[in-house]
Parts: sequence; structure tokens; C-alpha cells
Amino acid sequence: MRSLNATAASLLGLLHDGPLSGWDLVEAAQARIGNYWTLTQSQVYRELSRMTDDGLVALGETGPRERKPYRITDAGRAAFTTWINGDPAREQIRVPLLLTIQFSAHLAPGRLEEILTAERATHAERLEKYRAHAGRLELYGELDGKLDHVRLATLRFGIRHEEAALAWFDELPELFSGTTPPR
Amino acid sequence: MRSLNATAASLLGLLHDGPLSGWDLVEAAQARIGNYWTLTQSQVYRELSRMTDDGLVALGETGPRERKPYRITDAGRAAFTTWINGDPAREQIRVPLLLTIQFSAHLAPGRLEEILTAERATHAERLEKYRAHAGRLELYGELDGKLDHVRLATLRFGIRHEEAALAWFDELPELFSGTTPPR
DNA sequence: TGGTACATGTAACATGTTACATGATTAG
DNA sequence: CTAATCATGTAACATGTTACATGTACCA
Repeated sequence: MRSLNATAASLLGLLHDGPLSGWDLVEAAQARIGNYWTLTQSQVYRELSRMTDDGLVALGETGPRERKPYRITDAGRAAFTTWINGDPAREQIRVPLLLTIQFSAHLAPGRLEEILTAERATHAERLEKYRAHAGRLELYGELDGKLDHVRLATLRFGIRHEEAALAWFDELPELFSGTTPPR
Repeated sequence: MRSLNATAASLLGLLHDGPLSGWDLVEAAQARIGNYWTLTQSQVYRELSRMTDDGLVALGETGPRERKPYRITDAGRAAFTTWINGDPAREQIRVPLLLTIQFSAHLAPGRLEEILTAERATHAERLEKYRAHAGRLELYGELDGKLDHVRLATLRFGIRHEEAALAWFDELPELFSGTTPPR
């Protein structure tokens, strides 16, 4: 049996909480793992039919609006458990902005500053979004005593990284000013 | 004319400094942009033959060991300039470890700690590597007065992010301990 | 009754990964 | 002379992206 890829495994992970249609899965993935894992609707349907062939999920009765709920099978649960207990794959590192900087000698005058300003703004927005979300989690956690640690942990990862990005943007002018930093 | 992808554009960027063979390009890419952009040897040869067809690079005389130097053409330079002046693409966010955490309820006992320890170590190693590299750059910069700002800037990005990662690893136990952090 | 959100899916293509096959040159 | 490194390339496949086609149900 072919081993799972991270995207397929994530869908199985989401299906542990109960049957979901392809559409539901896209929504759930966006909400639960969308901050650090992207998948498209197209991929979801592809993985679902593949996993159906492999017996990892099974199709339920078609509901209203052609809704087709998938549920995880025992084989699916087994495959998922194997996958999750393996070593996580290496992080993907793909930062187009750093390519722009690497080759910034070829930029039109003023263009670098323009790009940096725009990029900094999107990072600042993301940070705000994460902080607001984390704040809501903590608030509800205090109210009902059931803090969603897992969600909070992944959010904190995003927060740390966005803070790092902003700090970097802010030290950039100094780096480019030509003064060798004291050691 | 089809527009460039970031990988092809990077190769053109590297070719601005003079003709390079496919092999050279793999090495150069690894050294210059490998910290935040991955490409395989296979991709390099594919992009080179595509760009040759499109007239963006041209093949020189075969040298020793079947060495085939490619040089950038005027069309290549034009395509590159257009590409680099465009908005950088969105960052890729793919963090398998966060999937592991999201679904950590399904981990075998003790497995989460094991994984976190291993992951933290690889981040710590990367941080050390980046710091050492940045230190060398700064040292040479002081000696000959020509500090490589661009290289240093991209390294600092990596350093900031690895520091963020380590700080996150270190706050994790507290997050999981169940105490709602004070606001 | 008409627009919006729900819902499924395919097609075509781009990009990325892994494995393999082949030969040239150099260093020990 | 032989192992390592240099060097090119193909094949097969996996994954990701974009665009399109189709139809359903709700709600204003």
C-alpha cells in the first residue's frame, strides 16, 4: 500500500471528528490548518477519490444538494496513525521576497523600498489576525476552562514568526546603510 | 511569451555574473539562494532547455568533461528585469510539524516529546550555521570594507526565523501545561 | 424570480521529486 | 588502475494550480 502524503493525511485527520463532504473538508482545512498548510478544492476531490479506491475512506448516502459525505474507515484510521507517528517531513522553505532581495541590483530605483513596504504591511496584518484569534481562544478558555492548547500552540508559532519578520524588516535599513554592525 | 517562474528567473539571475553550466548552476543556487529556495538538478536541466527554446539563454562551446556553458541573452535579461520588478509571489507556508501537533491526539505516548526534541535540535543547528556564516561575512566586511549587505540581509532573515522557532519550542511546555497565560 | 452560496467534479498544465543511466577526468 | 567527483541528461511519477463546466437550494 502506497504511503500517505501530508495533504491526504490531513483530510483523514479531519475525518476523525465525523463524516464530511469534499466541500466541508475544504472549509475545515482552511479553518483548522489553513495558516500553515494550503490545499485546494481540486486536490481535495482528487485525494478523496484516490483514498476511496484505496479503501481509506468510504462514501455515505448522497444528501441534499448532491452532498456526498465521506467517512474514515478502519484502514484509513490505521494509515493515519502510521503517518502521524512518523517523523514530520522537512519544512518547505520558499521565500520569493528573498529572491527579490538577492537580485535587488536589477530593481528599478525606489522599487525595493516599495516592495518592502508592501510586504511588511502584509506581515503586520497577519500578525494582527493571529493575535486576535489567539486572544479569542484565551478568552473562551478562561470562560469555560477548556483552553484549546493545540490551536493556541500552532497560532503562537505563526505569531512568533510574524514578529520575527517584522523585526527583520525594521533592521533592514540599518543593514543596507553600510555601517558594519559592532561585534 | 510565457512569463518566468521563480526558479527559472533565479537561474537567469545567477547567469548575470557570467556563463555557467547546469552543474555550476546547481552549485551556485545552493550556495547563493539554497537557504530559502530549493531546486533540484533535474529542474535546472529542464528549465535550461526550456529557456534555450525560448531564446532566454544560449549554449556556448562544449568544454572539458562535456561541460556546456549557458549564457544569458538580451531577451533573457529583459525577461529577468520584468520578473524581478514584479511583486514577489506569496510565501509558501508548509509546516509538517504543525500538522503533527494539530493531530497530536493520535500520537503514541511520549512520541510528541521525541519529535519536538528532534525538531528543536535541527532548528538550533540551522541557527548556528547561519550565525557562523553571518559572522564570517561581517569579519571579511570589516577587513576589506566591502560588506555583502545582500547576503547578510537574507541570512538575518533566517536567523530571526530560527530564533523565533527556538523561542516557540521553549514556550510550548508552558502552553501545554494548562495554565492560561496572564494577559 | 434571480442572485448567491452550496456542492461536485474534470481538464490541462506547471512544478517538484526520485531514481536511474551514462560517460569524462582527476587524484591517489 | 580504480574510486571519487564532475557532468549531463531522461523517465516516471507526485503534487500543486488555474480554469472551467455543471447543477442545487435558499433567501430576499
